[in-house]
Amino acid sequence: MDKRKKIISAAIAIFSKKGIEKTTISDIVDQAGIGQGTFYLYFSSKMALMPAIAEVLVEKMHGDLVKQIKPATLAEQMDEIIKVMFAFTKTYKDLNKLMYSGLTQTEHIKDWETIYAPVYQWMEELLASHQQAGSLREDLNVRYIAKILIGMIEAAAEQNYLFYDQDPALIAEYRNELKKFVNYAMAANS
Amino acid sequence: MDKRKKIISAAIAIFSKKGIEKTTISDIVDQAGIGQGTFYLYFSSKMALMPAIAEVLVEKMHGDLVKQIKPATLAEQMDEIIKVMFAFTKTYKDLNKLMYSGLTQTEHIKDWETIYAPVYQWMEELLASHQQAGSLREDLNVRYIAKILIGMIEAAAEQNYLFYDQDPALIAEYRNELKKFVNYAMAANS
Amino acid sequence: MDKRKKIISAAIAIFSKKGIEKTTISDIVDQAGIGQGTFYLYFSSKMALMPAIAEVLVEKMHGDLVKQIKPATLAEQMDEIIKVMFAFTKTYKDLNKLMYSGLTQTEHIKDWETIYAPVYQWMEELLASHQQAGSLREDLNVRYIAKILIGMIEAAAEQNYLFYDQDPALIAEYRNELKKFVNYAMAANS
Amino acid sequence: MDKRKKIISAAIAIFSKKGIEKTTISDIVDQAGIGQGTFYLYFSSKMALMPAIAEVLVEKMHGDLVKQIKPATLAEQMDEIIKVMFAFTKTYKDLNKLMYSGLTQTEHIKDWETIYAPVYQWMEELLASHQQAGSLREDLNVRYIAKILIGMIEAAAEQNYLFYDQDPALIAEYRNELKKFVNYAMAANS
DNA sequence: GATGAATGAGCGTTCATTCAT
DNA sequence: GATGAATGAACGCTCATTCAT
Repeated sequence: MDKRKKIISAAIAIFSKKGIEKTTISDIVDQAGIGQGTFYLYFSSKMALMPAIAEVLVEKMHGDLVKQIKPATLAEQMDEIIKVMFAFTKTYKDLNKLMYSGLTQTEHIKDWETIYAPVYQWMEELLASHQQAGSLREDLNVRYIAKILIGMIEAAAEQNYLFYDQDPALIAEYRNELKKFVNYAMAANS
Repeated sequence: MDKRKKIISAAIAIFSKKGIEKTTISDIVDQAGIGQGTFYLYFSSKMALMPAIAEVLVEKMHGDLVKQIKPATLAEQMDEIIKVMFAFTKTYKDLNKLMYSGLTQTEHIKDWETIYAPVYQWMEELLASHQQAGSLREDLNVRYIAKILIGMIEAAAEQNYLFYDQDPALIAEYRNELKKFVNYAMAANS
Repeated sequence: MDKRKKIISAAIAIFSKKGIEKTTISDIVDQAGIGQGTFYLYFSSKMALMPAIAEVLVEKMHGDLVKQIKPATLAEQMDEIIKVMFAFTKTYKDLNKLMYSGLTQTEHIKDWETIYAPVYQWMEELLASHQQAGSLREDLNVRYIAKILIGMIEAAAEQNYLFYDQDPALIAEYRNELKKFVNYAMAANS
Repeated sequence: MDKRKKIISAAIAIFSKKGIEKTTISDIVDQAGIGQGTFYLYFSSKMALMPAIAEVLVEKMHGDLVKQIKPATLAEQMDEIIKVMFAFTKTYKDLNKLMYSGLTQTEHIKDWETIYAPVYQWMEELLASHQQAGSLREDLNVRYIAKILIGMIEAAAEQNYLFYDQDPALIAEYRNELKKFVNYAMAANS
C-alpha cells in the first residue's frame, strides 16, 4: 500500500475513534507508521484529508448499492436501497459524522457534490428506467428526485443511528413508514 | 442580558464568521465583553456551547414555523413549511454547518433529539389534525412522518444552500419537485 | 470554631490529600465552608499558612511526647521517644512532607526554629535530668544532643515511612539498631 | 552537552535562584537555550525533573565522599565525613531544600531510595571494613547504621545551614558534639 | 523520498485576587 | 465582617510545521 493510502486509512481509523478535532497529525502518522514530515508530502493539512476520506466512503456506499440492488419492482428496490443505506449509516456512523464535520468546516465543501455525483447518477438512472417502464409517476423529474431520495433516506438513517442508540423495533417501524411514504410518493399506481 | 446569554450570542456570531475550529475562547470572550475566566463559570469548554447554540437555533426555527404556518390545506401548508425551512437554512447556513459539526463531535449528540423535540411535536400535531380532517392518508403514522418530513426537507435545503451557491432557478425547480413528492406521498386524494 | 482555625484545619486536610502545589485557595475555602474573600482576611497567601500549620503539628508532637514519656531509665525513655516519634511520623507523614516543602519554600523558614523550640527544650531538660542522675555521659552538651537526637530520630522515621511503605519487620530491625546506637552514644555505662 | 543535560542544569540553576514554585517552564527553557516544546520531549512536567536533579546532587555528594575520605581510623573518617556532608549541605542548601520539596510533592518519592542507594552502599562498606578490623562495635548491623548515620548527619547539617544562618562558632560546637556522639555510639573501645 | 527531533506561536485553562453587595 | 461572582494575567502544554540528515 502506498503512503498516501496508508495515511487515508490511518486517518479514517483515528478520526472514527477520537473525532476530528482531537486527532493530531502525530496520531495519524503513528497509526500509518510513517514519519512526521512524510504526511506533508501528501497532504497540506489535517482538513485536506477530508475530500479523500469522503471519496472513499461514498465509493463504498455506491459499491454497496450497485452490488445489492437487483432488478425488481420499484417498491422492492426502494426497500432494498433503504436497507443498504441504513446498514451503511449504522456501520460507518462515526465516519458519517466526520464527513459532515470535516467537509463543512473547510473550503472543501465544494467537492461534496462532485464526490456524491456517482451515487446521484446511479439513482437517477435507476429511477429513469422505472419511469420508462411506467412504474414511476411520469411527472417527477428524476434528476431532482434522485437527490431528494438520497437526502431523505440518509437523514432518516441518521435520525435513527447517529444521534442515539434507537430501539431496533422502533427503527423497524420508522423504516416501514419511510417505505410507505416513498412508495406513495413515487409509485405510478398509488 | 445575563452573562450566559452574552456568551451564547457572541459564540454564534464568531462561529458563524470564523468556523468552530478557528474560533478561540479568547474571540468569544472579547466579543461578549467579559473576562477570560468568566467563560468557564458558564461553560466547561468551547464544545459545551454547542447544545446551547443548537437550542437557540431550533427555537428560532420552531418560532418561524409557528409564526408563518397559517391554517390552510395540507399542500399549502407543506409548501409554506418548505419555504420557511429553506429560508431558514439559507439564512443560518453557517450555523447549520456548525450545529452538525459541533454536536456530532462531542458527547452532546444525545441532546440533539431533546432539542429537536418541540419541532417534531409541532409537526406531528399539524399532521394529526390533517389526518382527522381526512386530508392526510389514514395509514401514515404521523409520529414518524413528522421526523421523516423534517429530515428530508432539511436535507433538501442543505443540498441547495450548504454545499455551494446554487442557481436560484434550479433551487426553485428542486423545491417544486420536493413539493410534488411530498404531496403525492401524503395527500389523501393523490 | 473561629474562621482562622477553620482555615488551618481545612488547609491541613487538603494539603495532606493533594499536596501543596496542587491545592488551591478555592479548595481550602470550600473545605472550610467560608467565602473566597474571607481567606484573605486571615492569611495573605497560601504559603502564609505554613507557619500556622507547622505550629499545630509541632505542638501535637510535643504533646504526644509529654504525655507518653514517663519517668524511667534513659534507655527506656529513649525507646519510648523513638516509638512516639516513629508513630507520629507515620500518622502525619503527608503533613511532615508539606512542613518541609512549605516552610522551606518561603521566607517562613526562619520561624522553624522558634516553632521547634519547645520540643528541643523539653528534650534538653530530659537529658539534663539524666545527666544530673549520672545516667547520661557527663561530657555531652545536652543542648546540642537534644537537637541531634530529634534530628536523627526524625530522619530515621522518615527513611522508613516517608519514602515508601517499608516492611514492618524491617522497620523493627531498623528501630532496634537505632536504639542500640543511641544507647551506646549516651549511656554513661556503655 | 545533550538537551536533557542542558535542561537539568538550567533547572538546577533557576530552581536554586527562584524556588520551585516560582520557576516556570519558560524560565527553564530560556536558560537552557532550547524551545518550549523541546522540554516536553524529555520531561513530562516540572516535577518530573526532580528525580534527575536529585540524582545529580546525590552523585555529587557521593563523589565528594569518595574523593575526600582517605584510609584512617574510624573516628578520623567520621570526622571527615561530617565535614564533607556539612560542606555539601552548606554549598547546596537551596538545592537540598528543593530536593525535599520536589521529591516529596510528587509520586517520585519512590525513586528516592534508589537514588540514595550508592551513598548508603558506600557507607555500609566503609563500616563493614571497620567492623572486620575490630574498630567498630561487633553487634551493630552496618546496613542500618549506614542509613542512620547519613540521616543524622544530614539532619544535623540542615539544622545548622538550612533554616537560618547560624553563627560559625556555634556550628563548630554542634559538630563537635555530633562527632563525640557518633564516636561513642560506634567505636569499639569507647 | 523519507525522516523525526526540534521548534515556538498560540491555545485552553487556572486561580489568586478584588470589590460591590 | 463576610461573601462569591467576576476578573485577567500568566501558565502549562500542544501540535502543526520545518529542515538537516
